[in-house]
Amino acid sequence: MTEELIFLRNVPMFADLDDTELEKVAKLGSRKKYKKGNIIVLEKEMGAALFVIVTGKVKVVRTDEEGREVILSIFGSGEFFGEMSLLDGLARSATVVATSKAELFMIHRREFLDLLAEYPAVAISLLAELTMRLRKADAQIKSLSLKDAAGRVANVILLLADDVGVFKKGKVVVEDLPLQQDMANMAGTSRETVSRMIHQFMEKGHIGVEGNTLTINNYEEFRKAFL
Amino acid sequence: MTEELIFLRNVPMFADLDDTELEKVAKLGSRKKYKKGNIIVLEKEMGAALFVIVTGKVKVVRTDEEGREVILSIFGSGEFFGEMSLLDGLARSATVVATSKAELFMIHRREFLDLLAEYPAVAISLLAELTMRLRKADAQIKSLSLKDAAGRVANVILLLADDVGVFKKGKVVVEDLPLQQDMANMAGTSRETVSRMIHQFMEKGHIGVEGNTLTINNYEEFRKAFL
DNA sequence: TTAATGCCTTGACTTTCGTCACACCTCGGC
DNA sequence: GCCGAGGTGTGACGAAAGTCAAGGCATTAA
Repeated sequence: MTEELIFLRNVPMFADLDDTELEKVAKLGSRKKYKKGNIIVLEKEMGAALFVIVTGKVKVVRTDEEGREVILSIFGSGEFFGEMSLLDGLARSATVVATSKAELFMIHRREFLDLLAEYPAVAISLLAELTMRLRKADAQIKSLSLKDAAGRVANVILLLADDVGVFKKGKVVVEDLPLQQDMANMAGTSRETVSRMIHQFMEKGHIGVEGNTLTINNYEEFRKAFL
Repeated sequence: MTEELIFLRNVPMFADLDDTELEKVAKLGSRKKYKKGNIIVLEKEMGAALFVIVTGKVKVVRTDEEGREVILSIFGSGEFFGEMSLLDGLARSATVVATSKAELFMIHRREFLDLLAEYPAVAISLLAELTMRLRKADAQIKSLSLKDAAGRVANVILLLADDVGVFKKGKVVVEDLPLQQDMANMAGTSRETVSRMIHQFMEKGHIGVEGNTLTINNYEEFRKAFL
């Protein structure tokens, strides 16, 4: 149980709770493990739980009739998902898939809503997080509407940099680069175009790629060139 | 003051407050008038207020360096905007312009945050509203990523129908159709393409247009054909 | 009334990018 | 070590849609 406490303490959403309160939260939820590729949440189903990622990564996707998919977000440890259905009672609007082995902490609907009512600080964190997601979504809409393929791929690379990149005097190193197909689904373009754009960026000296590690040589310059 | 009460009572965000509480809210805010085309909020500025629309319409836009714009949302009476900057303290992420004469009720940052802390019901409404906006944004991202021009324009028409359309046995009438340029900025396409698509939909018998009133002949069929 | 402005329509041309096809490379399992 | 699967690189081609250009219609301004 003390292990759960340490985990919960580092989840931004619960940052304002003290240990006694966190103990209560720990008791409300339970853990579940998923293998790479497992579906955690299925679109159109009714939502019954909020998920907080303990370890691993997940992608949130929407799929059309022909099976093409868009990746709406990628979440890693400490982040949560599944709150929307709980908040408005509507069906899940997207599917969530584990992109690596993952362990999740889940809280059921009823308990989560009680939590919100009991601890306004949690509601406020939640508001802040939703706001941030909305900002990201708006930026994404802008990119998809106004940028060409190069700009959209650059945008994805910069998002990855902001999210998981290691900054080091102007350079940014992104390890564990997603598959090109996934980057394409984030950028709203095709796999081939992602490949071509990445090579184009390399030729121009903006980035370097070794294995699945990508380095942006000059973050500011790259950003300015494409955003 | 009683007039303000009647207005506030019909704002969904304050639906759970009783009259005494609404009186307090009324005292916290003030009204301001804007002419068509006036800028209400400017991107990059710091946000100092939340706006609730009393009468009129506004569009929320983001613009790129070359002056091309994306319309992120269109809001009408009873709806609010400007909350994001207040919640996370970051600069405004979009510009808001009056698309008609408009009167707004505004509450300053401090007062609004106090309101949230004092009335959790308001925070909950706000969570529900942000959730809905996030769902819409996700749907928009899906449409921009996966649909061709026809599908994206159809999507905009359906959004307008859901928003301001009058349903009548299968048909939906949308009056006060936005300019084609604005529809293009919502659909992430060009003005000319919007024109062409609308004519294409008319030829196929999906819709009819007279002046700036558009009629969808069979809502379900139209939706099925393009979404 | 005429001029001017703003919005929509339509055609022609051009560019971008998605699709298809296929080669190549790496890695894990047998 | 070999095979197969999954992932990536690259050329050729065509379709979709952006851009440019010109004209029309309607409302407002002079």
